[in-house]
Amino acid sequence: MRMSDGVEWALHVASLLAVVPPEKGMTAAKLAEFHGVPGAYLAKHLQALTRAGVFEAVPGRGGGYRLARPAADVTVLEVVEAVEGRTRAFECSEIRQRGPAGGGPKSDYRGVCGIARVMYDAEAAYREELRKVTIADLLGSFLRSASPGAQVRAATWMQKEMSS
Amino acid sequence: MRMSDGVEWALHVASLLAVVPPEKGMTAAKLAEFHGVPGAYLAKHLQALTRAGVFEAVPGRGGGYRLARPAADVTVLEVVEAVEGRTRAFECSEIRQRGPAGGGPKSDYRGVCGIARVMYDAEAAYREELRKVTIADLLGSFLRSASPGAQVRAATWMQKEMSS
DNA sequence: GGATTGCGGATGTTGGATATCCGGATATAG
DNA sequence: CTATATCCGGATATCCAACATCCGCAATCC
Repeated sequence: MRMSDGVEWALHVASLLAVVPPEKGMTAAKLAEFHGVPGAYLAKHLQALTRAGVFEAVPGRGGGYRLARPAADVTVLEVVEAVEGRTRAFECSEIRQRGPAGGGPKSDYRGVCGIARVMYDAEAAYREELRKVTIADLLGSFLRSASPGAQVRAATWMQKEMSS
Repeated sequence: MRMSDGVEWALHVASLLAVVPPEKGMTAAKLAEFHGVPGAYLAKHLQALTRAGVFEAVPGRGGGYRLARPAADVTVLEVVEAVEGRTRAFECSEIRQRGPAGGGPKSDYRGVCGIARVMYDAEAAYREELRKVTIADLLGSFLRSASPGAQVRAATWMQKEMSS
């Protein structure tokens, strides 16, 4: 069970956009360059995040991407679901209806299978954890824990690349 | 992010083994037939569960699989991890060290990335939920919620197939 | 010794994730 | 109005892990 790399990219991008002046935004190419990831593929995820209402895209010259809402109002869960989709990791295939002991009338299997119930509950707990954290929290964590050197390098790059 | 079907199979198998007399066990072929799943592939998962100490395998004529411990002492988490492995769904690729703002001295990136921290915590919550539930609980859930018809069909099949 | 069963390696198959490209639409600058 | 920069979405190619099967070997019981 492996999560798409796009989730990691998207969370880093969202954290970065939280410190970009909203009226300027940042192009997909710049975002990819800053994080050292393939631009063409990152663009796909950015489009998905835009469709999900997490980012806003500004077309045309001088355009780019920006957060659709204040960073404190965007949860990590939203970003994860926008990239990964909202399908469940565990999918019940109704094994209980198969085999020699299955095959009874449909009414025999009305409620959710007990095994599926447990797995669904665990996934709900997972999502609940991600719902508690916002992009603003991620940014705060970075500002608190990142070394001064790294913060200066990031600020310098943005100064230089976003002057126009 | 999709979980292997083997997890669902394994949980159903474990629940079934919880009601099989331990001194008899059940062969891989019978377990596959009962659940209507491909036998050769189920066998692979059974072997993994045996290596993980969840099941016990009895070779030779009259052999088969049985629970290695009482059903109340086996957690759902153990079964899931035996089949899925213990790798994390989210793997941090240290994006923060890439790109123009990365590349500083290694000491700049000592602690865990804040984004990875959040994802790891969510996975911990997920596993914690699965650790709370035992195979005995799954069996209890089945006995409480399954229709009488389905329970009779299962008992009848086992009576017939395990007479030897 | 023969039959049954689990064990594990080798192998083939398939589906999804990864990655790229290109034509079209849109908005801004001059 | 034209040129440029940018996002959008479909089509495509590639790659890898999950899925699935098979076969020879080892262990056990009758």
